[in-house]
Amino acid sequence: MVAAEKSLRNKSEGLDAVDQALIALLSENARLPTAELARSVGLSAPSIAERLRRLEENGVVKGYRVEIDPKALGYTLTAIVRIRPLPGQLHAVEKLLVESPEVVECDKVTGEDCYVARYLLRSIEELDPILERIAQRAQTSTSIVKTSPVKRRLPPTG
Amino acid sequence: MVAAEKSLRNKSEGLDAVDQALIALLSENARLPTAELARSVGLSAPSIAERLRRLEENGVVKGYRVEIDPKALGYTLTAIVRIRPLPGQLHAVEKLLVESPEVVECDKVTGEDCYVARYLLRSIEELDPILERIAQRAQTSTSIVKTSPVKRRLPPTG
DNA sequence: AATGAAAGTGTTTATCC
DNA sequence: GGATAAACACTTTCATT
Repeated sequence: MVAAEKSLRNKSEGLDAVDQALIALLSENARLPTAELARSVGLSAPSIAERLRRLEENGVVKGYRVEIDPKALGYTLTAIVRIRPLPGQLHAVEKLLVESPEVVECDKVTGEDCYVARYLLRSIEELDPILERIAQRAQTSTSIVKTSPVKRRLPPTG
Repeated sequence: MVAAEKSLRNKSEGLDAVDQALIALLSENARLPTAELARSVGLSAPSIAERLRRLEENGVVKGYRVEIDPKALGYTLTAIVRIRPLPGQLHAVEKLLVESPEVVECDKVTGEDCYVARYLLRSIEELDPILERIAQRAQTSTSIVKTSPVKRRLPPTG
């Protein structure tokens, strides 16, 4: 069975209660030992190791990431910039976004604004030079993040 | 020394090369054993354990998360919705967003659009009922994500 | 799919530099 | 901050159900 079919099977059947519990636990702390996960859900360590292996193989689990606090690195400001490239500038704009390390996320979307980019900045003074640079190739519309009522969270696993 | 001062000290001094390497490794695979991290950077396991403990205590490392592929759970579509609450509806709108499990991220921003929310959907048919619900309390502007030229990545740690 | 047991690793703590 | 060593804990493999 190829990966696509396995993934499809998961979509229709969904995850069982144990897999959902494992994902919930790993979403809190992805470094929890398999042995501790096993105790939490009442199964043996080898069976949990095998379940994790399958979740990874299926593509449900894409990996395990460290979460860094941007503030602790001096990035005190987040900006969401909508970007509408000028005629003929689409590829140059995308290249600029991809190559800017302060862009931590960028989606290409439908509608008049072609890109939505999330910037991390150390101060408000950094914003203007960044926008000036883009202005050569695109129109922009910038919003500063004041708070985040919903921080990155998982979609329902059920 | 309180946490805020420690964090401040980090901001000015930055992270040393070993801490940067550890973060880079854990960003690829947050479940790597301390012993393997130690071998990668050429230090002993206890010294790496101590460094991780300090990075966590400083607030640089906020935690370790499992990354789930929404597609594998049937969420085939991502929408970015900008939301401008009607007069007097701000709190009700925010409550609606926070309590909607399909909203996986939401920022409150400056400008005319008060909120920017990221929705995961199983199909395009799910979009209209969601927007109809919000329409009672806010004006919305919706973009469908076609591709993501920059997937979530860390800011520069240097 | 899951288990228990055993062998191989990894983690933690204490002590020293 | 970092190293080593010993005690303890975890992971992996395999035979079994």
